[in-house]
Amino acid sequence: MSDELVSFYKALADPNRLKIVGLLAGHAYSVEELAALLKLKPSTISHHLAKLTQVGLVSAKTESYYNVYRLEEKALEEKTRRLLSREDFSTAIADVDLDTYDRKVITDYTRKDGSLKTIPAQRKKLEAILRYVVKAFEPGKRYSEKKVNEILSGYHEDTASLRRELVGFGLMNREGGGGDYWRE
Amino acid sequence: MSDELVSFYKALADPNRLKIVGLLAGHAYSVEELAALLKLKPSTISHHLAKLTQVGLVSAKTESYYNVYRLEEKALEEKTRRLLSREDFSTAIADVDLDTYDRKVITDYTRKDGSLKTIPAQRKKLEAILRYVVKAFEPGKRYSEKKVNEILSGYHEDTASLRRELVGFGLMNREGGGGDYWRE
DNA sequence: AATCTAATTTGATATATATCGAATTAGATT
DNA sequence: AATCTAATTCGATATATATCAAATTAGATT
Repeated sequence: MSDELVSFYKALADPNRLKIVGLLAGHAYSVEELAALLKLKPSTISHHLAKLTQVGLVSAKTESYYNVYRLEEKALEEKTRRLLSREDFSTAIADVDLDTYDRKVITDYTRKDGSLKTIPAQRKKLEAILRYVVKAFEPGKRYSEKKVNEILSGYHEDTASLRRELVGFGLMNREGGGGDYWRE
Repeated sequence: MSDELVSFYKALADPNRLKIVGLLAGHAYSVEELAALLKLKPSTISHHLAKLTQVGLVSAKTESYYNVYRLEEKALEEKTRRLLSREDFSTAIADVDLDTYDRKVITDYTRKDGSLKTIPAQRKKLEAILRYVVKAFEPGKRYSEKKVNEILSGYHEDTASLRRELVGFGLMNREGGGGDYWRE
């Protein structure tokens, strides 16, 4: 859930809430005092304090008539420390499918039978297509050039280009002159 | 200006922008790739990248057809470090007038001539009024009880209460039994 | 020069939210 | 118990902004 992380930043993404945090860093204040200091209505201050409370940045203590809020120093420190270590950003991409780009390119360039409509001219797209084509070869196994061409012909008639690019991008290897090909 | 600080948090206060930062922490991506990964339109990605660029979190480099964005590691680190040290929060309250609360209470409780309509019953308000009244005394100078009453009578007829509260809150001092009063 | 392609900008729209005033609630004081 | 006070909640409104589609721009390739 990166929701928690987003909420944390949202809580601080408002000038008046930043001022509240800054004031509470000095000492505790009641809602009424904060309202006077920031020239806002108590209901608005309540709204802001609710958001800050939600992410654990402040907490309230009832004191006679007043609700006195104070800064949760340790929570603030722990959050900023995690920010610094950057571990939070990795959790943010937990649900991102990293193969989406390749898949989109493959959809654009292949027919229902899996063969290529054309060979992409652009580097990034060509790379995505080659990563797709190379899966037809078994890792570690050695193939003769003739066998390579036979397999590639299932994708596109220009087998020479495909073969050359596969080697050029390091997806396939070739031994010496005229030797076998293999995928690592 | 806390505007810069607010912008920084706003830049991170969106789930998709957090994902972009997380992805760029891995390696650089083009707008098109990010659009495919996050399943958003390129124009939306541009919008987000503009915000991130504005606060210096990412930067772009044109590469053939593509605009490749990368994370500005040092900027991120410097910002989070300042955040941790908390110096930014003090700057956020630079333009907050810390006496606003007292002034509000004073306006509510005084007449045009500066005298008190009533003596506040609530602690916080009483304190604000006493801070106001005590200014009538010169710091360091010693006053007899009679002189103190004379000065306080300009504020309220119940000079005994005012005198007692001033001492109670530590705003005035009294020496021994029946001695002089002074403000530090 | 002419043409492509990705990126950006612009305009429109829908959602989120900061603010206030009014009504309500929770607690304390009398 | 009755009353008072600060805080919160609710309803309404105005502003901000995330998103997309369409138009434009900037660069590279031919």
